[in-house]
Amino acid sequence: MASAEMQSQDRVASPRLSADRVREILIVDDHPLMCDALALTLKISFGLRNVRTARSLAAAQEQIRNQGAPDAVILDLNLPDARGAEGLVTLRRQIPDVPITMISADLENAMISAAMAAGAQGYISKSLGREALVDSLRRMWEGERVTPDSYQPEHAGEEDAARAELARRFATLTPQQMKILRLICQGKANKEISYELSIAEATVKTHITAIMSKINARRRTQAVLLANSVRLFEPA
Amino acid sequence: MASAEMQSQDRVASPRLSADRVREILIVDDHPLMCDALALTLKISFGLRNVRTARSLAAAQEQIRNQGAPDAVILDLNLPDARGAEGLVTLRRQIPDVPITMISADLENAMISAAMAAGAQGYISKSLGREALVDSLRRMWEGERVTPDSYQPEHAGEEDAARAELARRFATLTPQQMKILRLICQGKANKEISYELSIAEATVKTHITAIMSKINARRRTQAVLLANSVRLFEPA
DNA sequence: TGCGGCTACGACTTCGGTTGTATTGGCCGA
DNA sequence: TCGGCCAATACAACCGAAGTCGTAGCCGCA
Repeated sequence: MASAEMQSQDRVASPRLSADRVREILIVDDHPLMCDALALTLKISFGLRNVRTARSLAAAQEQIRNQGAPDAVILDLNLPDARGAEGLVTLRRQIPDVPITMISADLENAMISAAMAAGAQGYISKSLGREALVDSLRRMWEGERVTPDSYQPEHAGEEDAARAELARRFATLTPQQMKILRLICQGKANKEISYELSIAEATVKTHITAIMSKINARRRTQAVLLANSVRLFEPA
Repeated sequence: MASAEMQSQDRVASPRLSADRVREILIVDDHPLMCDALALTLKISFGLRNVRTARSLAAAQEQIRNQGAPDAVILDLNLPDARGAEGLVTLRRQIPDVPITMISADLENAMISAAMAAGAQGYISKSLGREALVDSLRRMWEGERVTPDSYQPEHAGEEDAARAELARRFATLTPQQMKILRLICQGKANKEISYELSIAEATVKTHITAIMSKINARRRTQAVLLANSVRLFEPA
């Protein structure tokens, strides 16, 4: 676990933003414990007195209507009433000028780029330590767009693309090959498969070789894992 | 959001257990903020002085070796070095008589039943409020097995009994066997495994034979499927 | 008629799994 | 404290299963 787990993205000139001007913040998270922990950390580290919290997107919106806009928002990515980037988009419509930091346990590349594309000021992991967290927030409130170290913007969607490519490869399997793969994914041996399909074991092996070459696997266990990764055959 | 989100499962007679006897607990979670929040809550609500924390399964194990066993454990389901039920199984080997509470944001039915089958004292959601959390823990420490309201063990008929039995079998795996099984479930060949663990391929094979005899599998692909069926190792 | 994809088979090589055995370290009772 | 014992780990030799390669029949189509 590194101490400063954040990388600088780009330092935009944002005259309106400054960590000093952040006096009141709003935390939107449905985990009460996490809310408390965040609030406490912020109070101590930034000397903030006004830390507001909300348990849902709807509650946050109403609170902003009633009590006015905060100087910054920390928004959980997985709220009961707004999973994903939806909550971010909604909130930004209401308070376009307030920096919104996304927070989540999820470090998937696709998720981060979606959030950043939707206008988040930054994205921090729930597994960050106190110091790194505080540092990241400070930088965000000074106008920097901050993403986790692990985030590779250029590879965004790459794993998704790989998944799609994999699915395409599975689509090239012939009917017989598909039958055989299904049986493989049930843990059957070649001999059993040959019996069920009434063909020679040698033939089964040939098909398996073809299958594995198509989906780029070397061992049959890998074939099983790949098939499961695209949910080729759903549970028995 | 209900206030008391827990349901009673069954009140087992457990003379050794009593909430009063819980004086020292260990929290295993890789989210520092969550750790703090939990620790603080417990200190306040139970008047506990000794709340130990660990950031990973390995750290927890070492701490237990060095400082002895705590009276109770709260274990995150998604640790960097042990996703899924694996961590629970491993810890229970080390401290079989200490009640272990699983905690996770994930409320999937299958996940919960996997954890309970693997011998957890209870399962609580990270989105629980303080009161409900404290109440649930107290009941667990008195011997009750507590699961979230949303959990429906109903389709936990025979199929779940089989699952529980399976989980118990996985729990008998030795550390080395567990390592090897994890690598098998990543699609690795025996030779690769032997290299990674710096042992002879022959040894790997011996362990595999032992593993398969314990979980009642004949082929390694079946071992992978069985491990996945109890969510022993969660996806990377 | 010839070409390419699907299916089928056998011979050969490599890998996976079984069995038998040795070594170590912890635990328990004499 | 010392054997004795068991569990865990380690290795090699053997054999059956898995996977590779070369080949062939059978379509449908140009």
